[in-house]
Amino acid sequence: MSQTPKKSAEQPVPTSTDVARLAGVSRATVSYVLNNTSAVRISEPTRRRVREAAEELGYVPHAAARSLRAGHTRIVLLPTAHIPVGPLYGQFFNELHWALRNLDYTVVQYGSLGLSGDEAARAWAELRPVAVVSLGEITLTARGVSLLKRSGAKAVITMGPQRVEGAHSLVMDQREVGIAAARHLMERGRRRIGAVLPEEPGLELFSKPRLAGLRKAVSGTGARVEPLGMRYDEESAAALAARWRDLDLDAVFAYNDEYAQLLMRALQDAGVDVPGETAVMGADDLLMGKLLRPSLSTVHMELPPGRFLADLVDRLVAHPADRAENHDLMGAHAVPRESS
Amino acid sequence: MSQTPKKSAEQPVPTSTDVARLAGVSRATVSYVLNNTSAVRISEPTRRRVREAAEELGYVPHAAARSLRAGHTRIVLLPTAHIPVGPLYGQFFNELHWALRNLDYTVVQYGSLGLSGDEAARAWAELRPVAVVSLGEITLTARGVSLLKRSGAKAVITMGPQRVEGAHSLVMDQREVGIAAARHLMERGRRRIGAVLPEEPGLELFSKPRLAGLRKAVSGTGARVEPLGMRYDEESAAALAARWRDLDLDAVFAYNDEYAQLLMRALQDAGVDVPGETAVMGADDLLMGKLLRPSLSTVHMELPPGRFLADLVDRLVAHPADRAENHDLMGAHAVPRESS
DNA sequence: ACACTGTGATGACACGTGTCAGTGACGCGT
DNA sequence: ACGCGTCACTGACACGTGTCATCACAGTGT
Repeated sequence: MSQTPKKSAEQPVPTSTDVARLAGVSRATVSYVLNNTSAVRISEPTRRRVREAAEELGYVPHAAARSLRAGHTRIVLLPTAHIPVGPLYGQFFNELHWALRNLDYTVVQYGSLGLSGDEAARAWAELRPVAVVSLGEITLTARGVSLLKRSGAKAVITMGPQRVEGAHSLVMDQREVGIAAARHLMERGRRRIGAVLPEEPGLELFSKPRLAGLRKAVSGTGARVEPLGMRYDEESAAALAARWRDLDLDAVFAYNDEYAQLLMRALQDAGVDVPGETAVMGADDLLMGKLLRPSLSTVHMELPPGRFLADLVDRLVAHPADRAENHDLMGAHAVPRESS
Repeated sequence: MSQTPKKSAEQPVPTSTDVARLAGVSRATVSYVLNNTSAVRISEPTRRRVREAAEELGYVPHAAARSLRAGHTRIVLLPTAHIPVGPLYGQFFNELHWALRNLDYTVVQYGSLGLSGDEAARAWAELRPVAVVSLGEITLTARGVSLLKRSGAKAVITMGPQRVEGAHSLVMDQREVGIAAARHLMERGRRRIGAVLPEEPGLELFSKPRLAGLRKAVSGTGARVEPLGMRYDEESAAALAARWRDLDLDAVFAYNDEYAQLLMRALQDAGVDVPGETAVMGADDLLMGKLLRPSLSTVHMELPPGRFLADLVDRLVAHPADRAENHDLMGAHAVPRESS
């Protein structure tokens, strides 16, 4: 049995040494040619020979070896929410990914498996990312930020309810959503406000501060807030609607537009008039809300465009001298429609 | 000015050499202790000293160096769709991430920036991922798969319209969606079927095969299919609805549930009776569809649970001997509701 | 006194790359 | 013939880790 001539059968990918041997030059030359190093001058014929050899062998550089030698990476670490995040954040995430890739970063999703704070930071630091963009799922401490920076991170950005010492924090207080909702409902004369809390695990991160915002806005006004558990399925919504009249409420803030749609349908099916008997309010300002009848009042959040955040990363990587400036970006305002 | 005693001020993170020096042992011992290598026996006091030294210095291993030495990684590469993928796939993606992280893989999102086929494969191979799960955005060739495998990938999985030589392919033919929709509409007696094609860039990957499915199903039956461009915003939907009667259609397959909702609302606002005058059909079987009035007929796709796919990856990584078996998983069937 | 055994730890190499200092060849002016 | 500068290229080191073969040493049996 003769070996098949297919050279690419089972062999591992070649290294730059193999390329050098085939081209009849040194490995250093290969490196210079393939990286277009401008400080060293290589003759055109040699360049061609190297390129052809690399092509023929199917050479692929080894990213780990490269960044080990270089001492830094182009990795941006993006802790993955292990929560059923809504469409608004989903889109934001996608946009951020795409923008970072356009800037030639490698995006790594790294869920923190129940680790907390400093443990997570240590796990993240193993990859020596050049930047970390944390979305508040994990509350980084100043020590965690310091560790990441010492491990080579030029930019540590957090988006969350409070700012983090040493990091560039985009403060995005979900309580503002609740506050905007409550204020709007009270302006419309509602005083007995239900607050839907999703029973799906993981969403407390958003739902609890939103509830707190409601409470804060009504405190001292005589209005009251009533927490209501609900899952994102029809049965749960129907069950809640069935006991609606007993609850004696004239408004409900339904966590987000999706829960609002679900609950509003259940209420209508149960004969509860919206908005006559009960006002319904969502959050996230999805297009969908405009299509419902009645159209859905909601709270719009000022999320920065993913491109903006990607540019921020890029700027911080280029000029890490910048002292951690903190932007309080995330405003929230009510968008009144027919359902309230 | 004396230096601050805060040792963690500006210093880079220590290496295992530093830990060894502080603990008064060799670097080899440090490696053995911190990796719990069972083949070598280290006394308990030494173990403690090493662990304490590592803790005190805040030692963090260098992932790149580690995997360079080890010759393999735990990276699963997941090419990012740079397209506004619908909520169904979004959820699937999240689930897959989470499941892979639970199996201790590092998930890397790597958008292919307009690269095609083999170019993308080469870019991916630089990371030496242990597995690649491609969702059909890029059509891998047999050569690309071979390159990835030679670079150390134990598992290459594709989800797409056709199977890929050498890869473990989950065939998911979007045409089936169109076929199921058309059959259902024809059963209900509709013969003049509109087909909404999103004008957003990138969605052709899904919309074109779905259209092809429609055409295939109606061919020879005397029914006809009419492509209709539309964007995902109210103006575009209203414009389409305004000229609806001129189109002389008695049914429309609206690409997916979201476009269907948008179009159905526009049709109703324009005075077109649904389903009396025109049947409307979506796809993806979102919960939302049940909540509309009339409730939305749709096409349900049998996506495998993310956990299933993660387990498949894990199995292939453990036993790469398995010959690439190809599953044709993705069935599609109509879910009749009131709108058709 | 000597061989043997098991324990606990170590020196040295390899992984694949980027880059600095250095080297030989060659042309040119004196 | 000699010095000098430029060009094109190379040898060797470093990055941080895992692991194999080896070694010092104490304990034990003859």
